[in-house]
Amino acid sequence: MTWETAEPVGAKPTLRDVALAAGVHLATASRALSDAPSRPVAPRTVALVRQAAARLGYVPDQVARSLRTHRTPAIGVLIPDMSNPVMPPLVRGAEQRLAQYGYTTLFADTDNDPAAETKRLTMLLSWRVAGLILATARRDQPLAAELVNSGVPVVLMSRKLDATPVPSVTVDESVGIAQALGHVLELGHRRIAYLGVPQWTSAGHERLVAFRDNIASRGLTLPPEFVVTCAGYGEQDGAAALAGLLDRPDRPTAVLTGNDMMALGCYDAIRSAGLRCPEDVSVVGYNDMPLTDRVDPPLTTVRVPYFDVGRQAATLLVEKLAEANDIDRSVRLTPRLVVRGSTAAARAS
Amino acid sequence: MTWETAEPVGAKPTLRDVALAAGVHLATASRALSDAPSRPVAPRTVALVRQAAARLGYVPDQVARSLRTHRTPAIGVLIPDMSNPVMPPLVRGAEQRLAQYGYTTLFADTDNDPAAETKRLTMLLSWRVAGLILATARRDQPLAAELVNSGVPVVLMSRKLDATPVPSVTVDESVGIAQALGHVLELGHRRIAYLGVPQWTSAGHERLVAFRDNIASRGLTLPPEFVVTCAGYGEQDGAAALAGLLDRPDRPTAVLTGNDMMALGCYDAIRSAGLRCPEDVSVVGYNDMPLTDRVDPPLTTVRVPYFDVGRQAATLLVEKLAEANDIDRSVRLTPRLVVRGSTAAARAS
DNA sequence: TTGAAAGCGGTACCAG
DNA sequence: CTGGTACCGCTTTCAA
Repeated sequence: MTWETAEPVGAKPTLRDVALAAGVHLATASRALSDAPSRPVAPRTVALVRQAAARLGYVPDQVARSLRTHRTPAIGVLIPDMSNPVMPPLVRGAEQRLAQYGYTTLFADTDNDPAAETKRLTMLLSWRVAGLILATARRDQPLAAELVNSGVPVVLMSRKLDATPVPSVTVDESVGIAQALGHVLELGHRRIAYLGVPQWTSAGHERLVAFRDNIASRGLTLPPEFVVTCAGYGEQDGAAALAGLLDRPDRPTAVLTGNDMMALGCYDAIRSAGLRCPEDVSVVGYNDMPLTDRVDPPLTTVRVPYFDVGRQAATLLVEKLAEANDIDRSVRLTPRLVVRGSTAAARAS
Repeated sequence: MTWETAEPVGAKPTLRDVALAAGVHLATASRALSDAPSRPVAPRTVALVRQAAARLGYVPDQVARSLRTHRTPAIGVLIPDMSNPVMPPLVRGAEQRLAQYGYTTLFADTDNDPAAETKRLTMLLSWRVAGLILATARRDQPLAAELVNSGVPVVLMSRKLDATPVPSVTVDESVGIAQALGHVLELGHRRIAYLGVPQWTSAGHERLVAFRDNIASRGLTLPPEFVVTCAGYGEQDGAAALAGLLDRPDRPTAVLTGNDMMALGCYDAIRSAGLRCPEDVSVVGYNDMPLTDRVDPPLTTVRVPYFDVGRQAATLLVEKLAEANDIDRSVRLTPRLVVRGSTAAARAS
């Protein structure tokens, strides 16, 4: 490929130029360049045109093509915040699969701001994207549902809605929680706390609910204060929440958290209380973000296959687009507990 | 905003619909909706049209608009690998600024594969993007230079070319290295090793060169083996490189690395050699990626303002686009050493 | 198998 | 200030 045309800067060769150079009609050139096998074009003509196109460095104008065909090979991807460590693999997985199918990814980071989200969405829609992948959906957000009603194919990535069934690729949080809980129970812990992330996302909510259900179904009981919903996603939120619990005489000997950052906050709270992890308090994180194996102590956590979630989300959308029918399938992947050094057997109490 | 039109799914209202609804001519509707202040339109007409547009949920078709105006408010952003921890802030910064100026970000992750890069690039070019931000440039890569010649405005993000001066936003690596080196020298270290990342990127290269220059300009000498270029960017690469050095009787007492992952690899090598960090060997990383403050020991490293680099890259490109002239300005930001626990005073030797 | 021509949804120029 | 109209680059139907 070469962009070193001798023509004036910015003057990209058009199909007309190619046709002229090949000595054929515009329409013929179009057909010759088309991949559709049903086009009746003489092989010699095809060769001629293709050659001319290559020589001129012709790149078809997707804008013109889209206008004419009403089909735009572009997918909008909405991300709440790229600095959240679970997002990069999600985006990477989605973009890779989309590109593989010839789609361009229109990327937008909403910075967790609903107003920004609306603006970005309008922008994407103005491009007449073929579909949308949303990693921004909140449980109660009507936005995604509205989009679906408007006819734009939408797939939710790593999130779901409470009320409306929108195709999604998520993770079976109950499996992750069951494994995490099973692990600390096996280690002999009985006073177990759960520090949930904020509950606007389905993932965070499902984790907390799964914890409650698991506790109940195993016939265990816990002080109600042991299940807490934090105000934010950060280390401080986890630290603050756990600090309140460590003061109690019946303090928890193990704590499960809704994400890894909060788990690291627990490390701080434990240290501040003059205790140690895992000797005094075991900690289990969630997500298995990078470097959790390097912190001190290495974090036991639930590994979530985010790259696959992204890839599957793209796959699902591409399928919907291709089959043109309303397959409202959803996909659910399975997380897996990774045991490291932040959990240990409960002391004889 | 609402997408709940009563019309058949997929039938987005067009400007003609708006004009009809407002009882004005198509061209008038266009003018009324235009932001250009020079348009002579009666205020009442504007109100009428805007109202009709809102009622119908009209979103202008960017594709049609672009075709007509030859101006596409879209910028392609090429990333080598989103799972590299320096990339998310870069992308986030760029996208935020671009959106602020009304540009849509066309995102592509090339997976560090030149073939994929070419394909993705063609895809972006077919969209007639107004400009390109490349975080993929290698020092010798003619690709970026070709692009510039072809007339597409290009800005390099966090990278530069050896031969061709392309506008870029980078970091003054010599400052980072000088600070890191100054720090360990002050701590009394004299046998200092440098483990460089692969040298295809300007950043990695400049760091290594800066180290050599700094050593020389301070009148120090080092065994030539103390400056090594690793084969990859990973922990293993750093570990392997340092392991070879720790065997020597004159083993280094401090090591600077080209990135944080390699620094963590050094931790492993030091441990394997039966030594300790920082007591026996001090380690300085580069980038200050997330959680480096949480590893054991907390990593002393050079903090690079990647979010700003991304934002400035977008700013630079937007300026080029607006001023329409060939400002070939480049921007250079300054990194800053963050001292943590992986460096300590050299022992009396 | 190829040429001719319509038209996608806007913008911008020109006339009124 | 508003209406009429050419046209951006390409695909596609219809004739030749």
